[in-house]
Amino acid sequence: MKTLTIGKVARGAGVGVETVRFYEREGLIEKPLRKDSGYRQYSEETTTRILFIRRAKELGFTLKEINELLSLRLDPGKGCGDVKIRALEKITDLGTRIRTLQRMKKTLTKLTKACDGHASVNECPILDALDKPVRKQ
Amino acid sequence: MKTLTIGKVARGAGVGVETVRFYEREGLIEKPLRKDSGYRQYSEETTTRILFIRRAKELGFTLKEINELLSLRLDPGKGCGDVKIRALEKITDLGTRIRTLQRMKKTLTKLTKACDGHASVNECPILDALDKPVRKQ
DNA sequence: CTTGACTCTGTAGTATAGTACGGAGTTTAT
DNA sequence: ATAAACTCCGTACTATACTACAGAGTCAAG
Repeated sequence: MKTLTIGKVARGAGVGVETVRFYEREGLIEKPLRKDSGYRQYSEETTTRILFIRRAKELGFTLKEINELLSLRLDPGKGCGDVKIRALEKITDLGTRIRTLQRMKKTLTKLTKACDGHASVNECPILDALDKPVRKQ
Repeated sequence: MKTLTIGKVARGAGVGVETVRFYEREGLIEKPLRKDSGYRQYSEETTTRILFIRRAKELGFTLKEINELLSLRLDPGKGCGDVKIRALEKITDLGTRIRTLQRMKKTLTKLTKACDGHASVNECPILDALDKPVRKQ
């Protein structure tokens, strides 16, 4: 079976070599076999694993959460209920974050509408609003 | 004029003493006068300033951006056009972040709907999707 | 056989926004 | 006067996710 150097794995997964080593330190990928020289020897699987990590990151999971997701896979007798639970929790989390950002955006939009951009900074409605409590929506 | 100790300012603004010192180091609040003992002496203004910072943070500005916002105030002859520009940029930024999170949420929602939560982890649609490229929406 | 590209380790730095701590000195209330 | 509470400084640590670097060794192509 052909083995890959760390550089090839990194290129294959579209990350830097340092990132691969970082993922190893963090326990996200297995510690690979080594050649006599100490060079890491990877299988193609490692590239797949790193791509998994990147995709999970794109869905909003943190590395810690991804690590847990990967652990769940280790017991093949297990059902994927836990995976679904984590996905649902992440959906809730994303919803919360979206609403927070939407609230910010709404407030800021209102403030910019009140500001013609020509007043002195002394009476800028945006800066003024920051000097007083932000109205709760 | 009555002066405040760092603890009073911190309590007044609802932050920790360490945060006040941190803001000073970061240049977000002025270096205060000192008593002979070295104790910092603040005016009420500092509390107001810290509340400004917290509110701006609630609107999504980073400390760096808040620092810039505060600098804009320094020149009273200046108009608030720059403030408005920064607010509009932040609105755009918030919009981008909201859309990113919404895309994540949508994908994850689709995946959880495909998952009954009872299959083996080997054939979990969620984990499977992470092993293959995520479909672009 | 040489040269350039690659890899090794360990440590440190980046950005963001604080939080904690030790050991000393100061202030305030009783 | 004494104890509790507060403040000082500098450094280090938290979390997240990398990124960079030095100095040494290794590998592959020509």
